[in-house]
Amino acid sequence: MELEKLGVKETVVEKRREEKGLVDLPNLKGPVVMRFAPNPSGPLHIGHARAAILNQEYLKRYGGRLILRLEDTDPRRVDPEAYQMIEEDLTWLRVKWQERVIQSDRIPLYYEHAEKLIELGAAYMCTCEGSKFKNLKDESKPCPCRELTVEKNLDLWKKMDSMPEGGAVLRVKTDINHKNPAIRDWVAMRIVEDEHPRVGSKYRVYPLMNFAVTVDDHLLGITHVLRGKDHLANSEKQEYLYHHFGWEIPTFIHYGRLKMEDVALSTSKARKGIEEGLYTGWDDPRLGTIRAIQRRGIKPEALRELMVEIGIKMADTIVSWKKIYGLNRPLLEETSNRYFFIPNPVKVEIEGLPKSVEGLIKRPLHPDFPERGYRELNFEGDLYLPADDVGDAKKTGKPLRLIDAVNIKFEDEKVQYVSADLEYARKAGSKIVQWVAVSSGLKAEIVMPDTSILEGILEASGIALKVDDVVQLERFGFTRVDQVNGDKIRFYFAHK
RNA sequence: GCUCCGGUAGUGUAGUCCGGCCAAUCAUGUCGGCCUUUCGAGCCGAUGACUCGGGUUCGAAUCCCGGCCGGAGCACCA
Repeated sequence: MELEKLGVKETVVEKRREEKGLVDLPNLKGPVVMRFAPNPSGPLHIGHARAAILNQEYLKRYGGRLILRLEDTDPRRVDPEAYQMIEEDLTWLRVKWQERVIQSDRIPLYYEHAEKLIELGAAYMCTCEGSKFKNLKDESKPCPCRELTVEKNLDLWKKMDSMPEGGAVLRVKTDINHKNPAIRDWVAMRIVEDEHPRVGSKYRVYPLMNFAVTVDDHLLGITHVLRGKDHLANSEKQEYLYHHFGWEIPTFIHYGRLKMEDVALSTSKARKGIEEGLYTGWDDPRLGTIRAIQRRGIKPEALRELMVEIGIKMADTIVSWKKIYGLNRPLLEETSNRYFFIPNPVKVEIEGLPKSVEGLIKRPLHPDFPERGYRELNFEGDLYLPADDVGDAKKTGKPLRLIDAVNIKFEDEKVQYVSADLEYARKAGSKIVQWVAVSSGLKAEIVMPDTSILEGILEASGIALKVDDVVQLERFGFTRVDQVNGDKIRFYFAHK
């Protein structure tokens, strides 16, 4: 210790470079089979993206199959458009699945297993009122139906289809003394009279999530289940069913809740907001949907990196937009060509501008990749400049440097040409600002993340832009082209 | 209220299972400098954390107990 203080400096020990990324899955025995199982009640949001991406990342590592399973066993919570939207969102996320199953196609399968379960004496038809059962259950008391014979249960089961909604449910026997009341004798099947958007009124008896999920996970040979920790109790419920059937239990992995700063993630809240006109649609930039994020110019790779970094730990996570921007910026930086955009434009007329400096000025589409070519800007005495920069110049009295052009100054309500010399501007500590000629600018507007709209003028060469291009408006930020209407362009702001 | 889960810098993460190599990793953010005719990129630097209190131990981010804080579930939604 004393010797160390004498300054015997060790050469830097080479740090072990641990494999950065996801922790290994437990219980691996060869290839894995996983599933992504959303409820088709709307498009995917960032929370879904986590499950989808992590599943896919693990498959990439271990090999195996990903099954997309649409969980539409509640006719009341199905949006017929969601089936399509979910696939679109997954495709955008670059998540591929090898097989797709839709639970409403598999109802007879659930019936078969329900019947088998009754025969095993592991489930019973319960005709108690919900509130009555809850009271009994909360006191660890069985309801009378629990004692029914297999024959009687089978008989009621056969009749269930003709009973009124709420008339009976099929319950899975668990442990009536389980310390968590939620686990006690949960419901496997119920009656729903509503028409199902996909299968119509073909069925009146529908499985509940825990039952359908367990049957499917087994039948589909799922080895590892990734789910949020809000399903912790469900996993425990499902284990009873695995035991009843004598099935092997897949490995359940629960991850923590994911929240986005300033975003309400819930599909139902978003839907309500859309219906009330609060949001413009599923891709409203204030929402946490995949399509909203996409519209804001965020790349799927950024989300992928985010999800891999967050991983599968059980602690909750709050993701900030800055975090996403930080991951997205390097992705956009290389691919985004540069353009001049004047937010809140102020028209100025430069006096004393020599004819010799007017004309076309070439500026690279990307400063680091000159081979990509150049855009041409028409420079003249009548210009649009950003209001902020003009105001600043007037306040400080410092000259302004117009990028790749000239120096000007503001004096007594007039704008004077000073020089073309860059060194002059450097010495004067001038701001170096973008500009667009009055005679050639395009109208543009930028939709900000809070949906406010910023009007401005874009340089003429922006006419070549197409929807979905992401560009950097110099000194302003990265934006995605959302609409091109004639000579007016609408952008969505991504980030600085 | 009951049951369960979690708590490392502003944020996200590594380390926690098998205590010492952790005066704690990496990234991002923030701030400063250099560079650049973008406020982008790049380069350099700085800042900043083990929720608290006990206990076990020669030694605790790591094990045990309790508090505090946060989250989830709790009738036929997924």
